[in-house]
Amino acid sequence: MAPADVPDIVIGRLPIYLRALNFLLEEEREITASQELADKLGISSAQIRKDLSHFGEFGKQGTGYEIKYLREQLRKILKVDQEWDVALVGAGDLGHAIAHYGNFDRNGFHIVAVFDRNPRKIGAKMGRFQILDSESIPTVVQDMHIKVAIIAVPADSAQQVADTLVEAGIQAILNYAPITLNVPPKVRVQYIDPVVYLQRMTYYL
Amino acid sequence: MAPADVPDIVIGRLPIYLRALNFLLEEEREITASQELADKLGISSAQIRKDLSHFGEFGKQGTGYEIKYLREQLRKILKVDQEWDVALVGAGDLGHAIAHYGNFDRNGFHIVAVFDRNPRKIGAKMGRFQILDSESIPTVVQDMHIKVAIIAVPADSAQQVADTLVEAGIQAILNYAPITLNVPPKVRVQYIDPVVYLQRMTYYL
DNA sequence: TAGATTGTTAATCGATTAACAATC
DNA sequence: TAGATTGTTAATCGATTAACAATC
Repeated sequence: MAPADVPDIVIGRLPIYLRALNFLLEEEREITASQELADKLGISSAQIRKDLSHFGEFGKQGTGYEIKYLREQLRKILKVDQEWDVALVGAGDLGHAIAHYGNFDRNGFHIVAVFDRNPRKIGAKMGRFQILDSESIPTVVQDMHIKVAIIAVPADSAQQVADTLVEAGIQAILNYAPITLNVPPKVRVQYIDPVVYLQRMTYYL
Repeated sequence: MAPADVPDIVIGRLPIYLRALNFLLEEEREITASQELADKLGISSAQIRKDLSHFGEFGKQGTGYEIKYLREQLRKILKVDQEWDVALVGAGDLGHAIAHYGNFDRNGFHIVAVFDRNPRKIGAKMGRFQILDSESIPTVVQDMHIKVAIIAVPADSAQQVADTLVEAGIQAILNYAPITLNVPPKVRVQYIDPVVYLQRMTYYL
């Protein structure tokens, strides 16, 4: 189910395929084809078939893919057929938006703890969460066996927060701070810096 | 200054280099080397030199790169040595966080108009912005000659918003809605779907 | 059966890296 | 000069695509 040698770039596309399948399912579609997904996603149909072939044979010649079945397979491959507890560090505007973003829960990612180091915020409520002291990250993360964290603190404290999280056992970090983090190779990091995305477009204008 | 044939993937890395240079400048450093940037960014030094060589010769053998100079060159290449007006569509939690995110202004991206279609929000204040009716997107975008937009609406209205924006002359879209947009080839789109980023990491856990 | 679409092979295309002459 | 680092070439590596036999 999880061959060790699947390229990173292939894994990166699977969530996009999954998202498209969810969309088709909502439209109560039952069958799709690599060409249809290709048209929708702006990816070649050959690439979609090749990507999927790393994990098995999910389609039927002459017919295509049963959407429900392929979706379940992708969810298993990506390990999102289970629920994940998530720690959120940073209770500013950004942390607030993240904590209220319904798509996390809807996709099995449950924020279970929100941390901040500002004494004025610690103990206060943010939506349904009581904000915890960042000092308690190690104990809370360890006790709850949390493996996934989101960093939503300013750039100048992000590396320090990352160090604490890694030390506490976090293995995947979604980093909203505009800085490249230094972490051990076993820890995965994904970056969301909207300024970087805008700068990738202005070049072409 | 802008050779037509520079690979997309190279352009994608330039903002990361720029971010690292800004960071070094704040530490009052004056000179850096491809190897130092490589260590900081987890990219090979050869790749950094090769990427830069698409645009000119910015370093000195034996010495490295003058940080201020290289930074200015990258800003020119990416066209972020100028100010950009940005339209924001969607005044929910996410739109709120985006409108208040200081890094946009700090990097020359100025949100100048915020739109929503909810009658309860239209006319209300969100921070320093008065929320405008989405119906007015065409006129406002055209009158202000806005070229860059951010979509922060739910998935089910994102495509429609994108169509309106493109029609109004928008050429670059930063899309926070969890859906692949269908736009003409001349329009650039960048995607930020945090769920996708989380799903790219759980595979490895 | 005829038509359609998969899974897979082999070829092509493109990106990364190693290495080093040039040169500061 | 000796040491260091760039810019660039050529080789390597890896990803994408075209094409088609297999098969539903």
